[in-house]
Amino acid sequence: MSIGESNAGFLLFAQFASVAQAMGHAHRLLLLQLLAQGERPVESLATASGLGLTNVSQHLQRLNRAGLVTSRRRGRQVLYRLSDALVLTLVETLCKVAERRLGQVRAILQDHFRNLDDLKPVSRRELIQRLKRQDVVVIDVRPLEEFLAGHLPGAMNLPPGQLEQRLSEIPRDREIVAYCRGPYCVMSYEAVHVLRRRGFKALRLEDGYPEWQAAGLPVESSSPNGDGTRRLPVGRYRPEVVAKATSFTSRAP
Amino acid sequence: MSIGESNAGFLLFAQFASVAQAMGHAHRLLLLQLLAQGERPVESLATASGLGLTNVSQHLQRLNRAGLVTSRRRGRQVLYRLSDALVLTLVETLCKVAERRLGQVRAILQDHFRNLDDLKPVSRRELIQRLKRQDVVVIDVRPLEEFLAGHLPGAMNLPPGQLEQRLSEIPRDREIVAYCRGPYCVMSYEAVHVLRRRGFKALRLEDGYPEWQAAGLPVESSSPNGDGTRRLPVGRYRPEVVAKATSFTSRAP
DNA sequence: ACATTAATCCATAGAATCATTGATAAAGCA
DNA sequence: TGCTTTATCAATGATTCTATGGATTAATGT
Repeated sequence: MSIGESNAGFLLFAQFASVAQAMGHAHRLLLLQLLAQGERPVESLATASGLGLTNVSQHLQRLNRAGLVTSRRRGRQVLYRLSDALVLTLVETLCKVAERRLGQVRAILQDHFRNLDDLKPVSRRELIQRLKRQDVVVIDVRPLEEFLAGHLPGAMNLPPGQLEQRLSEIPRDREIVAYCRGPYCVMSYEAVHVLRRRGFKALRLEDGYPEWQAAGLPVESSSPNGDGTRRLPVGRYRPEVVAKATSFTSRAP
Repeated sequence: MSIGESNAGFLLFAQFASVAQAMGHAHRLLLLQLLAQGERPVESLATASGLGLTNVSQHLQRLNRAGLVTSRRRGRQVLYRLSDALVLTLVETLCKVAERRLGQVRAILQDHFRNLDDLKPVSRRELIQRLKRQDVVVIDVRPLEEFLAGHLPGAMNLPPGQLEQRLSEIPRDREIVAYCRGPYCVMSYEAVHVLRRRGFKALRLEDGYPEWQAAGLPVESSSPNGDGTRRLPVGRYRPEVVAKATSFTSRAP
């Protein structure tokens, strides 16, 4: 009732707003997307995003102040990562709202994504079934560094630049399932498009690695954890829980 | 693969960022909170928020461009409302992240909320059970206008300013459950605090009206829909679905 | 101690955002 | 047609945000 504390609400909202503001920049969303693939040092993020080192550092600090990421030192580099699995959910919801309500977004998705692959993607649940039957080959089309930080069990890494040269390594008698950074990443769309033209039976996985991991499904890490790489805290693997995440991602320049 | 379309991702992220930016201002979050209570004309929002009319109009248009709200004309006034139930989820998640990751937020909640009522709130599911047994009295402590736009079935409206004068209307032999705009709104905390000091058995409902409605639970509207008031599109009432929404809100100045 | 690498700090110019004021448009009423 | 109510449009300074380049700090190795 007292007037004196009636601005507590305003202070709260100002804090909430600061979190939203931190997400309110294309470059910072791009960084969040990259961090959703795994923990990374600043310079790596700079090259992957095509932005200047100083610039990236500033953006990361802004994300840090907003509580969206955390950092730790390893030797002389500083490793950043998402602070919480809920951050992924937040960005997913943001993208979903934009996709539902902004015609511009739907137009871009139509032009640059659907045209490359208008088939229904494979669900996580279905992929798990097929993996048990050894029915499919899973390819991870993200850059090597992200693959090493963590990937689907048994997946082979075929980054965009190498796909065309390494077609011979891909078996022709089995179906291919490709995945990348998430539903707003073009890399898996492009890979599927290329593979289909070459006569492969290729499909996309719904969403990407971050959503798979966030659903608590099993992942493999090439760096045998000697470097102490940290993952997001998520629940353990329960096959019946093919959670209902939806997330985001797009190709780095 | 082509370089030409590699900026599709940037365009997408720029769109996503514009939605986040729209949420990146305390006043706009306040407006979203007010709109979560129901459809309202601009001037009403201006007085309820304590902001200037022109200012509010500008903010609403920004929210509109970002796809978070929609507007329609009724006579000479323009009614705004949330564009989608998912917008509520988005803001809820935003607040949740802030609450988890920002110490400042936890401190404010501790100082201004928990101190007024440290008891566990009543869950929606439990309230439904008790309503069937006519076991409790539900009071809605929001301003009259918001109450009229929609409220819990059988709730009585007791806005903050009138609570102290109308204590005699409240039965002393039954437990009181108070609710307001949401989990970040102090009004129900304050009401419960006042009532307890007067010897009532009072409890808070978890969250507030928007979350109740978003969960698909039954609501009552005092304006018998003659004005064509529109609500968010939500599922129909299923008692077993006491959904897991979590939302936001705080007291207007 | 010195040099090297990795990241942050600092200063600055250019751009965007915010609140306010006054003017304009749209709908209803006399 | 005037007149009122309601909201948007347009223009203005004050503030904040963004990207860049140079200086500084921290950790490592010689």
